Amino acid sequence: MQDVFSKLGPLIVGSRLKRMSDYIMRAGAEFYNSNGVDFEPKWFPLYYLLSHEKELGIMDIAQKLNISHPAVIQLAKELEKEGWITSTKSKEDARKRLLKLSKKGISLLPQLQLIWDDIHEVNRQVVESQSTNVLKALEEMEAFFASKSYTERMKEFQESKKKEL
Amino acid sequence: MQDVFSKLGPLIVGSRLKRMSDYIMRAGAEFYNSNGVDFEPKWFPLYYLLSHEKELGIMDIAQKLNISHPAVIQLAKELEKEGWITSTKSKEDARKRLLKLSKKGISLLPQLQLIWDDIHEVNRQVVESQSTNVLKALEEMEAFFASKSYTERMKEFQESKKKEL
DNA sequence: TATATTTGCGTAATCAATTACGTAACTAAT
DNA sequence: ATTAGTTACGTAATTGATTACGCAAATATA
Repeated sequence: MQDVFSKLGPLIVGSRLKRMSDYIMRAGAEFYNSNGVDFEPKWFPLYYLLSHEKELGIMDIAQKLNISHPAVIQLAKELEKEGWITSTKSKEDARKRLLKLSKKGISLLPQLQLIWDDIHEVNRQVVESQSTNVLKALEEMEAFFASKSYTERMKEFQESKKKEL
Repeated sequence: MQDVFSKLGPLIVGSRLKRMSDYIMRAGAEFYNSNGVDFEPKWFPLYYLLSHEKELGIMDIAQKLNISHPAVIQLAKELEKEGWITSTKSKEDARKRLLKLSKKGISLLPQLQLIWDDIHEVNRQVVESQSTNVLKALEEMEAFFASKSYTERMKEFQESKKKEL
């Protein structure tokens, strides 16, 4: 079964991880809800970041979370609509729009903290139960292709086959 | 860093794996192309399956590939448009539409085989270089939540905290 | 100082997959 | 033989992310 990836390619991996991610998101949403909090799991990374960093521009956030800047804009739009964050134009740099938690957003923190503890515990259980860790695998893959691209590696292998003839 | 998953949640993992998957897809597309073959990486699982199984219904395929049936329909539409597969109504069951490789599709096989060898080799290199394997990690996670759901685990932890008071 | 380049942001279009829903055909039960 | 339930498929809408593009502001260069 080790071979499934190399046989079936990344399509399967991609769609399966998406489903796993959706599953956890749904469960998370349900959990926030049953605890009476209006919060969505996908908001967590941005919210959590802002709870630590007072205020940040869109691009800074995108970089820190390693997602595209339109993704940040989208999440910010939702969080702002719910009133958890606010945005202000930067005084130093008129191009920048700074995001930070609103008062309402800050007042939510303690409740979220309790919920995060539970989520964190379950996530800890997963990681502990795993002999392999998804994120570590990903990081290794990224490093692997950073050092030499997929395309290069394929070409090299093709060349080496030609030489053997 | 082991903690990134449990801290940041699956959002990050999901989007990063998607990007990795996209990266490999793009490289694959390029490679098919530079070898003069009109074939897309995302077609591989369906095409490969059909190359082994003569003919299959939509739902059978969805199940075997572990993707949704609309996804199969979409891929089939594309492959049919390119002429690599054909579809026929089943005689035994009028609800079923059976997919199979066309003659043109079969004649493509040898060329693809060569390309797959190269791709396979690079994939093998990745897997070998990894101390952890993405797919294995995924399978473990699926098993973990199959035995007891995320929601259940969270509730249990909550309960156990209450008792401690 | 004027011009060229880079940076930050926003919108639009696209992508690959999903869920939801409807219809037709088959199967089982009375 | 009807009726109820299930299965197979197709279409539409949604999701969550991306890339592409354009504008405005800041920075660097001549």
